[in-house]
Amino acid sequence: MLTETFDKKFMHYIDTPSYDMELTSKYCKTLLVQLFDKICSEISPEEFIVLDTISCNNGLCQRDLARLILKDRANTGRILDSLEKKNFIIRYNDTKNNRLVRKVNITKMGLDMLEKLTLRFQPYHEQMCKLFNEEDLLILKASLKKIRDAISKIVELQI
Amino acid sequence: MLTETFDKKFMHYIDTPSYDMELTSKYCKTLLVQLFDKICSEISPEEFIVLDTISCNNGLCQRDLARLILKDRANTGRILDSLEKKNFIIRYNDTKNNRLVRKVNITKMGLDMLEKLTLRFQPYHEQMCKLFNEEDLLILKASLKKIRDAISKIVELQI
DNA sequence: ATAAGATTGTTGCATTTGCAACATGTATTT
DNA sequence: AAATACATGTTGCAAATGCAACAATCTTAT
Repeated sequence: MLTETFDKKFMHYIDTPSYDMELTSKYCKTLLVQLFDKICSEISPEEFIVLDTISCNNGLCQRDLARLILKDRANTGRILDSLEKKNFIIRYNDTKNNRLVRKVNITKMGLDMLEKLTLRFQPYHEQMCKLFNEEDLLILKASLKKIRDAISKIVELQI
Repeated sequence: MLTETFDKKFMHYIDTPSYDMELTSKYCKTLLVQLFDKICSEISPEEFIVLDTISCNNGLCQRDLARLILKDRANTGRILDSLEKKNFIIRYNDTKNNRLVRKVNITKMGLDMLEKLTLRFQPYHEQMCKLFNEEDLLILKASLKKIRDAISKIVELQI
């Protein structure tokens, strides 16, 4: 048999936690997208996530926001264009370290939309959390953070 | 202060394990891409992952492969086109359930390339594993699987 | 003081990706 | 037996994404 000749003593990338996470993350993304199709026609899942991030970090400049959502400045700007056009956020000029920047705030309309959407996700969120006991959830969260911290030291995230 | 008027009693998507994983997964992907830039010019990170998947699952048809890597049939076919052109895989016609399918095998050249690349990743992989004790690693793996299984029941992955 | 460098945001372009439509061949239904 | 539905793979197209180049503005160096 052909597979008999294969030397499988080396490890496989697809068995690593990194790739395991990539696949799992795709599942989560697919779920989010499909839920959004049913629930919401006003904004995209990406815009929802950015809106949620802004609501927790009012007054960020665009680049700092880009660093949080791990997208480049170009795409961050484009998403903000869309959210601003729909009056879910407002942008205003300000300074940071004596530099002219465009800062972002969420509007009342944005907050209302965010709250509406979040309430609809609540059941799915609770269902997901019910999968774990408190301790495993903490370990999962801590493990993810460990990975991010370790990679931060090796890789330069050019944003 | 403006933030005082915000009602933060609802949960945030960005605090969920799903999003936590999405961000962490992006870190991992960035690391992989940057390593590949230095290490390898022959194939892309995506092609590497597909090659690794094929090496562990010889003789799959394209759709079954697509289901493993969570990409649609179109992109799976395109990646295979590229890998075949470089002689890292071979495709051949066969039948599955009385249906004509194109199955995929890895070649000797493909295996050699895979082994070469895997050896170069070994140090990074070990460094990553050293972050965890055995138990946390198992919990992480189990948690990811739990999430995927739960989502599988809700979402139809149209591949 | 002038030039070089750095930071922020925008625009253009090429790549990746997913979705829908299509062609081909098989299974099922009527 | 004919028609409908299903499975597989390919092609075309549109949206998302990242990268490089650019403009504007500020800092640092010579």
